[in-house]
Order: sequence, then C-alpha cells, then structure tokens
Amino acid sequence: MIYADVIIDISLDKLDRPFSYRIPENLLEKVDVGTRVLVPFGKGNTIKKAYIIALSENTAYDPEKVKDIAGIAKDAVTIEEKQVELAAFIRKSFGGTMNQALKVVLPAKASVKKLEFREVVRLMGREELLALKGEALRKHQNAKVKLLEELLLQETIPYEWITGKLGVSSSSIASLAKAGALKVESVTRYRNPVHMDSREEERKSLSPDQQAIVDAVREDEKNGIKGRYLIHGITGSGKTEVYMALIEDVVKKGKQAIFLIPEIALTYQTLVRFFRRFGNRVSVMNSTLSPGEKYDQCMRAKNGEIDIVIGPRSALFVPFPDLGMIIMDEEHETSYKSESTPKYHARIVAEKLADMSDCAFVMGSATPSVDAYYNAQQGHYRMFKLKERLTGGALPMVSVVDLRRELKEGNRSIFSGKLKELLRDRIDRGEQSILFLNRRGYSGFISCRECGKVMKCPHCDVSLSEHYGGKLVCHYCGYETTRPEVCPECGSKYIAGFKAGTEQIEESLNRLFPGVKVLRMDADTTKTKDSYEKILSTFSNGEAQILVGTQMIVKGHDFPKVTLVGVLAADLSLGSTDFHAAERTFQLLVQAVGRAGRGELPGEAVIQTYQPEHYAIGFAAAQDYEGFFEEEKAYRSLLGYPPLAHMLAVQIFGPDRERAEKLAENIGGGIRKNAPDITEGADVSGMAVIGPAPASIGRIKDMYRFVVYIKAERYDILVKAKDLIEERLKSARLKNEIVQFDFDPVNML
DNA sequence: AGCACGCCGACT
DNA sequence: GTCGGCGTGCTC
Repeated sequence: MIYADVIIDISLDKLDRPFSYRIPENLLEKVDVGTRVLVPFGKGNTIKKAYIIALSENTAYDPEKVKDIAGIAKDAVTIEEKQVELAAFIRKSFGGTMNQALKVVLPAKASVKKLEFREVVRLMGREELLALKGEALRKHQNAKVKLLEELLLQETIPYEWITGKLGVSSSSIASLAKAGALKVESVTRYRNPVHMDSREEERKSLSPDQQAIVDAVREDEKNGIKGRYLIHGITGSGKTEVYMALIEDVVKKGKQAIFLIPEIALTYQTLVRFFRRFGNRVSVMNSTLSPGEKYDQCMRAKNGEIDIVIGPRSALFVPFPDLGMIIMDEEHETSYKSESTPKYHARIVAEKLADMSDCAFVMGSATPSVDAYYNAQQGHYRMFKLKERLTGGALPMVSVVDLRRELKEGNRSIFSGKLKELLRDRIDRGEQSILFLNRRGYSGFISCRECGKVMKCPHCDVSLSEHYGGKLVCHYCGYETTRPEVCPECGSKYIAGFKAGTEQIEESLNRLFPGVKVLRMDADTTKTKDSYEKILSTFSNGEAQILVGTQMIVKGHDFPKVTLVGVLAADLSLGSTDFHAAERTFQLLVQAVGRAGRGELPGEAVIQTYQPEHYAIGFAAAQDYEGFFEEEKAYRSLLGYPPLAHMLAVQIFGPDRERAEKLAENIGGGIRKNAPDITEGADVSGMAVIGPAPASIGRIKDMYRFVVYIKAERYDILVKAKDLIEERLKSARLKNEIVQFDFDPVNML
C-alpha cells in the first residue's frame, strides 16, 4: 500500500472527489483509512487537511504528478473505517459533499480550551440533611426541599442541572452552602457529565406485554436474527423499562448500545434511571457539551470505558468497538432529521449502521410516524404494541367542540362555553389546567390601522415581531430595528401591535378569571436560558392554576395535578400546505390530550375546532392510532406522498431573484427532459416533477428561495435525479446560487 | 479555497 | 510602453 485516496478538507463541489497521494515510508505505519493527514495541494503546494478514505497499491492518476503526504494532522483525529463507510452512505443517500458527510460522522476535534464545570457537593450525612429538609418543609421553602431531596439521592450535582432542570435558584444553593450542607466546587478536568450513585435501581418486574417484547428480541437473537423493531406503546406504557432490559442483555454480552432521544427530550428522570441501572458506564451526549467534551466521550467509547451513550441523532456516530443495539425513542420526532446539509434522517442512518454492525435496531413511540408504521406494516419492522398504562389512570375523556356552532350561538370569545365551564370548575376545585395553542413561532406583529401597512423585514419576506422594549425583530435573520412612532408609509400615528396568540389568551383569562394565576410559555417568554425549565417547575409546584402555551408544553413532563387540557384551535396546524399537516396535528393532539389525568385524578380534555369532521381531529379525540393511520395512508397513496412513494426537494437559493428562478427552471426542466434516463426504462409515470415554485417564505436573508419537488416510487430514482442535477451543476456557471437536496423532507419549504 | 495565467484600463 | 484589475481554470 503506497497510495492513499484522500478527500481534501474544503467543502466545494468541484473538489469533492478523491485525490491520490503517495505515502512516504516513515508514515506507512501511522496512517490508515480515516486518518486525518496534511497534504500539499494546488500550485502553491499549500498545506491542507485531508481525510484518507482508501488505501491502494497503485493509482489511476499519472504517478509522475502524485505528491507525497506531508504529515499527520496534529489533532490526529482518526475516523473509524466504519464511520467513513457511513459517511459515504450519507453522502450518497442524502446529498452534499463527501467532506460535509465526513464532518457529520467525525467526532468533534480535540478541545482547545477547557471548560470549567461547577458542581454542588454534599457535605452532610443523611440524617442531617433530612433534618434540614424537615425544617425547610415547615417554612415552605420549596426550592430548598427540592435541592435537599436531590442531594439525598446523589453526592454531586452539576450546577446547571440545579439552576436549569430543577428550577432552583443560586440563592437557595448559597443559603444551603452557608448552612454547611453543601459546597460549590469548580472542576476543570472533564469527567462524566452527570455523576450518580450507581446503586442498583430496584428492578420493576416487567408486565407480560413488556416481557413478551424482550423475549421476542432474545429469541431472534438466539436464532441469529438482528431484528428491526417498532414498539407502539401509549404514553405511560413502560417503553423505557423494555429498552433498559434490552440494553442490559447487550451489555452482558460485552457489547455497547446507542440510545437515541429527540433533541430536547432528555428528562432528568430518564437519565437518573439509566445511571441507577448502569452506573457510570453510561455517557450523555447533548448539545450543551463543548466539542472537547464530545471528543472525550468518543474517546472513552472507543477505549471501551462506556457501554451506553444517550443522545440526539449525532450520538449515532460514537465509535463503539462492538455495537450491539441501537434504540430510537420517540421515533416520530422531526428533530431526527437534520436541517443542514447533508439532510440525513437518523432512522435511515441508524438502520444502515445496524446493518453494518450486525446488530438490532429498536424504535418506539406513542404515535409512530406514518413512515415507520407503514414500514412495519410492510414487514420491514417487527411491530409490538403496549396498550396499557402501567402508571394507572385511565385515558382522559375527550370532547370535541365545534367552534362554528359556538359562533352561531353568539359566543365570539376564544373559549367555548364548555371550556369556560370546565376551567371554572378546575379553579374552584384547586386543580390545574393547560391551554394549548398549536401554532408554531407565532408572535405579535405591527401594522398601521390607517393604511394597513405591515412592518416587514427588509431582508426576508416575513413580518417583524415586536419584542419588549419596543424592538422589532426578524425571527429569520435577526434584523433589529426600533418600533416607529408613525407609519413610515402614510405618516399616521395609529400603528399598533397585534398581540401574539398566547398573550391574547393570557389577557382573556385574566379578564375572565380575575385573581387566578396564569403562566404563559411561548417563544417570547422562553428567550432566556433556563426560562423554559423555570416556567415548568413553577407550574408543577402548583404556583399557578393555568398554563398557556404553544407546542413546547406538550412534550414530556408530567403534571400530576393537571386534570384539564384545552386545545384552543386544533385546526391551526391543519392549515399548512405541508403534507405532514394531518400527521403533526394528530400527534400533537394525542400528546396534548395525554397531559391530562397523569396523576390519581381523572383527566378531561376539550378540543376546540372549526373542522370537527376532520379525521385527524376525530381519531385523536378517540385516541385511535390505527384509524388515523389507515385514513392518512389512503390520502398519501392517492397523492403519491411518502411513505408510499419518495420525494426529493431541490432547494434553490440565490441573491438575484431572476437568476435563481432561471436556475430552478433549468433544474426542473432538466429532470423532466431526462426522465426516461433517470427511471431507466422503469415506468416514467413513476416519477413526477413539480415546480419550480417560490418557497412559502420567498426570501430569507436576501436570498430568494425556490423549490422543485420530485416524486418517485423508488428512492434510487431520486438519488439518480440528484446525481444528474449535481452533474449538470458542475458545468453551470453559478455565481452565488446555492442548491440543496432534501430527501423525504419533514418540513416542506 | 488559493493560486496562476490571462487579457483590458490609467499610470510612472 | 508597464502595473494591476479580477474572470476562469486547475489542483493528485
């Protein structure tokens, strides 16, 4: 082996191909596939970083011109050979350059600066702490009680967990420190993100349904089958217990497991459970870790120091030596799809990785994605169901209120008669309610009452949002300006803000139920770090009776005292042009309704809608997943949408509207013209090209946006279409135009 | 991305 | 006449 094929570390289409270099004698022993090396590149032989993707004895290139590898990159990060293969798969299946794909699988480079970590360390014994807790209880010092309870469980707690997840402020910590119960310590050297006593959790025995799943997977394993599984289990049916039992099997065999969770879904409780069960051989990857810490975790994994990693989609790329299982919780969450090129879906990559590692892949959800459920139905995944709530508590009683009828009867308020009545009832009984507005990223905008002019961002086709202090902000590019005194168009001084949906609801509630404490949670009230957790903990402490919010309040988090959930306008999320609208609405409604009655008291839910006949609303109210799925499958089948077919969104962005549009037209036309080639004799009608059309937000950051959709029954046809477009782009003289690919998009542009 | 080659404008 | 503008093309 004398030659190495390398990818130069420059993300440019034109350079996205292997270059051959000779390996000098002294480096022969030190390099391998995946090694990051330095090579002289171009006329000036400037030294560039490059990744070795293959080794060979000869080269197809003129050996006279082949240069030597200059050396090994100082932060000698090596990508495992398997990771390089995974990168190649990602590039092929989702587009982008090989360099971008390598960046995805590459563990973040070794840290440059060390991060300081603050920890709270317990100083007192159990009895003393209990005494303090009793005293705090008497004085109704809720925050202190919470912190003390945590201290009883574990010796050290990261500072951020306390101020963030626990919602306990630093003043409580300071006061307990003064009392000598704890001390705050700074640790520079990185250890594990969370320390726990690895004391054995008392193992809950599995229900027959849970046991059946574990047995089935074991049976497959015994027969040499590395299965693909989908667990459809309603909230509270104990999916996590099943995961842990499966992971335990894997660990006992000396193998490792990856446990995937959606971006923000890692609850403290879940983490605690994993640490109790598996001790310090668990590692957590999350976005708050610095690159250096992530790198540390990768090294620990590689060296066999950990058995389990918990994290979002990037946790897939932790280089375990002998991966035994991949688990994907809350499989339906859209954060499993990457939003930046390469726009890969963790489910697809996980499946590929499971194939490569010859291991099992388990997914679970209370409301599986139509995609996964369809594949299970087709036999690609083996399906299991968990239909019982282990935690007790019946599913809530759901009523659907027709807002059209309310209107006819003269009720013009946001709340139907029924919802008002139930709210009053909960307030009287001292129980809590959640009101939910399923509308995303909606906040107040400013318009002129006289000429109707709406204040818009000069760089994006969206209206500016009003923030506190009279600032107007664009949520897409960050543009800021001060709120004008008079209308810039007509000079009228009657310019006013339209209240954001949740703010308006909050005000109505204050008018309707004076003196009742209402909390609001939306994009505005959660701007600052930790405010999200703070609002949640305030609410769960019972300091407010009603919580109003957008989708962010329906995920995770149990509020045992909530007995009423109101969905104010279920149709809001149905209105979008995205073909996922019904699926998202159904999932949100099921999750929202499931928030009621998680404790001992029975729950009730009210869904207000203008379209009570819509199947997403009807089936959600009935908590009937199968019914919804069949209806949705029929709809998508009719229109050729995924998962019954596949879809490629080609996104074209450019600063010059005409140029971008022309390019988009060329791309669409090119695919149409070459359809017979791409489909290779397969039925040409098996592919359809839609557009180009301007994206629904036609301009962001001064870039005009167009999109071409290509639908095909076979995924590989779309890959060919992508290859063809990439090929044609090489000869097209692009100026500042950007072309991106999104396979089976989860968010339509 | 860089760096070189290359063919047109205002300067010593 | 020359210095230098950045358009286009190549890089193992």
